[in-house]
Amino acid sequence: MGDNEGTDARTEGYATGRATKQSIVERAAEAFGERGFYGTSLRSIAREAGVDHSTLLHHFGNKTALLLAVIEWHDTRSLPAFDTADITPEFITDAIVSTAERNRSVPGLTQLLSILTAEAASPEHPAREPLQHRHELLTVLIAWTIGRQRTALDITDDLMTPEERAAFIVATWDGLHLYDGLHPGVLDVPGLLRGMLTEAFGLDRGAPGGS
Amino acid sequence: MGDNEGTDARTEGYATGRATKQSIVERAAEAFGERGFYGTSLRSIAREAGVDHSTLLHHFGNKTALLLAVIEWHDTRSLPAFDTADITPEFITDAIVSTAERNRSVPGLTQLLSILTAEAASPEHPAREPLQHRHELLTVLIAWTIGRQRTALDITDDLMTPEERAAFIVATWDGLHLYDGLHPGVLDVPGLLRGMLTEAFGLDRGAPGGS
DNA sequence: ACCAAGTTCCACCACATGGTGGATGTTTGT
DNA sequence: ACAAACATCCACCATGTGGTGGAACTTGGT
Repeated sequence: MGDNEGTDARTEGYATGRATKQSIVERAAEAFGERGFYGTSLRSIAREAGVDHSTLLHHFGNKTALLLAVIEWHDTRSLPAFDTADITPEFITDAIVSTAERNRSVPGLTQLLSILTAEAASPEHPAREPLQHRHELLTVLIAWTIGRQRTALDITDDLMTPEERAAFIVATWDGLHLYDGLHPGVLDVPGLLRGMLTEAFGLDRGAPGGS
Repeated sequence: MGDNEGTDARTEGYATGRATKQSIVERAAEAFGERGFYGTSLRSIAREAGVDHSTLLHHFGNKTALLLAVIEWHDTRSLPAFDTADITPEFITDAIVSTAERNRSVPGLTQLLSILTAEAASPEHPAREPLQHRHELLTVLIAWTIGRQRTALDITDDLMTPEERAAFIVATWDGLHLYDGLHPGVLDVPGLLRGMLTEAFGLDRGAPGGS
């Protein structure tokens, strides 16, 4: 069974191996999301994935590599590839809001980033650099859009530069997720995000969106 | 040496014991703040406090009790006792801002709450209830103040009720701390907090403060 | 000086941890 | 059918874990 599996993608290993590898990543995301990186054991992840913990190590080498694989997987699925031409304020807003909406059905994954972000304040944390990078990417993207909208719509903001405002938005974004973990459903996270971005982008001013 | 130690406070145990107990709490706060509750071992805390780990257990009984002691200690030092009559918008603003300022010199402690808050999204986390309580206390306090200011200054806000706005502020507060851990010094956390509270309380409208 | 209360450390326990090495079975192209 | 690449598990290791029990020492009041 299965006669076209070896050629439909540039692959590594066999199909069975890739499947368990994927399964491990998903269970690891849940587990890290519940008890953090340090608090999660490889054995517990392996158990939930239905394999021996040495099988897990066979695929990922060590615990840190597994963490990095989880983060990468999370990002590729929550921040789909985009063209630089696509970057309109509406696009970014929708992307962030719909991510937040989808996250409601997979709380563990969201929590993963919260815990990791908090843990990664320690300089030695293996995920520190990737997470900083992730934040910077988002910040630059948002800041650039804010700057463009400000010149296009003649918006002035004496309090914060676009970069500061973008960083503030990212911080608030994480804060909302954090809060939602402790008090599920109290805040309308997607709605608040939309409101904040709409205001920052000046989208409530009868504005042009794209070029 | 030391002849008036037994009577200056309602005490438990001897002075030496209380001293080491205090030392343990402080080291534990740092350690939990760096690697979370699950990621920190009692032995590592004890080592940093210069005692055997069984001494630590003698004082606190178990790991969870130590965590709770740390949180309690943190709160009593960051939220000093206040009289309900003291609750003016300016007082709350100053209290929060000065806490944020002081936190800059003790990053580990701030990080402690970030990690714990993130970890406590899991229902079984021992610190979940205390942290929820902590949040609720702050939210109620802020919401009540917002509500009072709204009626006093005739402020209208169709987007959020005082409770929602207060929750949003608390979430942002935590988010700023989280962000500051990953990107130290990028954001002016105390300044942003002051700005946010000033706006929420309508303090920039030439307003009355107390009664 | 006395002694109960309290403090501290040492030795130990059962168990979990991340990681290694090798043996056995499975996939895959040929 | 075959063999190389791969996948999986089992047994094992050194080390770390939270927690217990008890012996030796301090402290503080009388």
